[in-house]
Amino acid sequence: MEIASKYNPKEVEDKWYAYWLENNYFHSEPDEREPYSIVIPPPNVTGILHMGHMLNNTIQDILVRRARMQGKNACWVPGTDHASIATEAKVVAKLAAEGIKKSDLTREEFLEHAWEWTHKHGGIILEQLKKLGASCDWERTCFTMDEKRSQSVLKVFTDLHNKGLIYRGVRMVNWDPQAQTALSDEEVIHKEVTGKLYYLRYAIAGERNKFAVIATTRPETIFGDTAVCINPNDPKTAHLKGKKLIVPIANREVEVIEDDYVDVEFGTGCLKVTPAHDINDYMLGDKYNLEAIDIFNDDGTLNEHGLHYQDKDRFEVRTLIEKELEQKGLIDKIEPYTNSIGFSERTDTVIEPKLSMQWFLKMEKLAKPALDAVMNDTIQLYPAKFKNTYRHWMENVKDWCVSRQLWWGHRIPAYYLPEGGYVVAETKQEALKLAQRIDPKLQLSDLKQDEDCLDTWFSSWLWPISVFDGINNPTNDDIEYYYPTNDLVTAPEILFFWVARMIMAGYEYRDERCFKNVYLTGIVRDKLGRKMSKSLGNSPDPIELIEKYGADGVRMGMLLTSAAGNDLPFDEVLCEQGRNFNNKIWNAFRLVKGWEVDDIIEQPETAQIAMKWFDSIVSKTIEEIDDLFSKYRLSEALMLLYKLFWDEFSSWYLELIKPAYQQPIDRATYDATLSFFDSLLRLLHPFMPFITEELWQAIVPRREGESIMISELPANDEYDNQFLSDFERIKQIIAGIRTIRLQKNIANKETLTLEILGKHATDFNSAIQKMSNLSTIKAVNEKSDGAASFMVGTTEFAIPLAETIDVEAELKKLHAELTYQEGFLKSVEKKLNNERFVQNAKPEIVENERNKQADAVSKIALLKENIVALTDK
RNA sequence: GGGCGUUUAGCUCAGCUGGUUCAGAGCAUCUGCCUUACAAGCAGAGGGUCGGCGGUUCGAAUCCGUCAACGCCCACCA
Repeated sequence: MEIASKYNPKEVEDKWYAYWLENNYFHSEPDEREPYSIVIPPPNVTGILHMGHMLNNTIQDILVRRARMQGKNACWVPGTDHASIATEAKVVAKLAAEGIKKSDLTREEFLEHAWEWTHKHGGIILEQLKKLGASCDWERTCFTMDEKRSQSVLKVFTDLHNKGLIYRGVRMVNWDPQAQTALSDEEVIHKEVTGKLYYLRYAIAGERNKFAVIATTRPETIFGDTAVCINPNDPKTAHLKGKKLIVPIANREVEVIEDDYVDVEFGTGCLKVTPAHDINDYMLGDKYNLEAIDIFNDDGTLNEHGLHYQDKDRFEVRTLIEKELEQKGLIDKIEPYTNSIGFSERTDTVIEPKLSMQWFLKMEKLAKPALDAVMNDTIQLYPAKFKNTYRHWMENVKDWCVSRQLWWGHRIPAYYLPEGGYVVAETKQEALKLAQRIDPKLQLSDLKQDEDCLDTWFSSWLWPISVFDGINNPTNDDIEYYYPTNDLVTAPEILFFWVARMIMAGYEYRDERCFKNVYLTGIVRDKLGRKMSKSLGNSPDPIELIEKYGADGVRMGMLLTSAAGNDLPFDEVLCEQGRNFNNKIWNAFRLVKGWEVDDIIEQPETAQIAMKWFDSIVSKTIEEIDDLFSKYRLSEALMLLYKLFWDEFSSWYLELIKPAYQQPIDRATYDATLSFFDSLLRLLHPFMPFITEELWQAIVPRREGESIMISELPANDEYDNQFLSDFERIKQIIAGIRTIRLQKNIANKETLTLEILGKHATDFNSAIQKMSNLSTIKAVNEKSDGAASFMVGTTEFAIPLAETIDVEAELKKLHAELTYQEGFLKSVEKKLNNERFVQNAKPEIVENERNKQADAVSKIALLKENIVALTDK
């Protein structure tokens, strides 16, 4: 049968994925085997696959497939995240396009639209993961807003509340006056804006025509001033201590307070304090118990505190008030000033800091065990450099604001009572019971549930537990078996948002780490080093790449340059390299399958050597790969396999055993080769699942239901290191002969003679002979006239040539080599003549220098002989 | 501004506690090959004063100091 000379991934990938699914190989149930579990970092339910996912999930799949082949009971739990902010924004935008305003809908109506959207766009990403070969246990697919996960969230919120860790508090939020919603810090874009710095005159109470000058960029906020702050150590403003100032226009008296927060160098050293409209001022207000006067309506116009500016927009007021102040002589000066201002990502309007009541989770107690676990390596981060960042964050952890002013998400299970106060419970019925303890007359209809939702991370921080239903049902078989999970693969950007909080939840709810190892991937960047993003349009579509290069090719491309924690400068060339490797494997298969086997013929010596050598090098490589995996250096492990297959197997082993054209191969060699091929495919399978399955199925007949993905990963064996290094010498000899062929323009078909000078004959003559097409190899005392020579170690090899050699060129070469060796010897001797070196260095190092010296001396002698011999001609 | 990290071949990166194999790998480049597995290939070759300066040491890519460039996270001065 004719096999195509190029591997065609399209023909095989869907077939094998379906086969794996049919045989239920991805599914895991607890049993007596050692468990190995990974929970997927849940992608946004309505998202589509991007390069970051591609990288992240490829790594997870490699780890899972490898664990499975090591005989562990591997379980990779997939799922999606409701991503409240992003999804709600998309739904709002979609409705807006249809002319529907969110504010015109009831909560229930809006949620209907949101669910509709979720069902329509949801789960696409999971289908895409299948294209890349992800061996997830699809029967276990979870969603952060499905019933069990939602219940877990409410249960945990209630529990934390009962433990006294949840509280309500005022916080400054980013208010978007156009969208009339609060935004997360991530949705605020800071831009440098050139504005004005106004120096305003505040009259000193009780003192005629005396003013304190205060610099501000926002004169319209003076209506919210409730104090003026100076630095207690500033002589410039010392005269204001204990005084009262009069806010211009508003004509209110405010106190002068003292705090070293004020920068003496900036402006005049006087700071107007507007607790309701500036985050720093808010903190001052908090510290000194100042009143917070909110002067804005939700749409950014001034309210009644703005006096005659009521109902005018904040920017309009800024212009108007400048004029009024000017007229009243209350402006000292105005300077141009550039500062950073937050804009809404969605509406591009200037963010207004706004005070609002939010829910908080106390972090101090939760953070403690989570910090310790990482610092003492109970949980290991790869690369470890993130430990520092982690510690820094955890030691300065702030309480977590868990509420969001959104509808799409888990609604906060807090119920307000008519007479004030609230109760927290998992259900409204439970809440009523609690409420009735306060007031027995209360009815269900008296309870008003909080309008806000919980932060998305408040559900994902439970993920490693909740996917096994360990919150609702803490002693079920799944959670007991799969928890703690083994590895977590995610991006460093969410180390705090997600990873740290999962660790906290793990200790709080299981009293145990939630995973053992955290592999932090890099950010996928384009060739110019820019982060790949939709807005830049510089991100290739992973699915298109898979179409072009095959899933295995793209997986390999992703992995080739992705050391843990390092950014990944992505280039399609890498996928090409991956595809080429697939093709190489494919063609090696074609070669082997094309051989005819003869049971009678004996195994040639070359093949015996090749087998022994390859067996050793496979074992050695496996040992190295195991070590690399233990350090999560996956890309290096893949590179090792790449070289093992391409260089060692294809270029050396197969060439060594390859029978002459149209000649059969002996049984022993053939069987050994198939067995090697089988091992190589299994070693490669975690990295490139499809092609390895395709070839593994074809290399020998398989029974129905067999699969490489559940076969055993080859383990390392004893190997003969001496044999390996001897063989490396042989490779050098062969390379030496090949170089001479190239330099002297001798065709490969022309047979040559090899002369070995001195007694150093080799046990591998047959291999050398075959690989470099020699007729004879002989040990000689003196090489033939006009032979081209080369050295391997301290042995000289020569190839007698028919034509006369270029004496001059040869001499030049020898002299160059001599110069190098003499220089080398000199540097070695310099060390050896240094008494302090001989005294201080470790004995084996000194010994080694002596060996180098001896080697160099003998090489120099040989080179000189050769030079003399040539010169005589 | 605070913290962390990076700088080794044209590109992307390895080089663990200083000393064999220390200057490496893959890709790219160059040269010669359409040699019946593979031109998405084969064989060979070239290429770096390890960011700069200073120090410790018998010895530094490796340890220390300093400067420079770049990157990330956090806080972002009215």
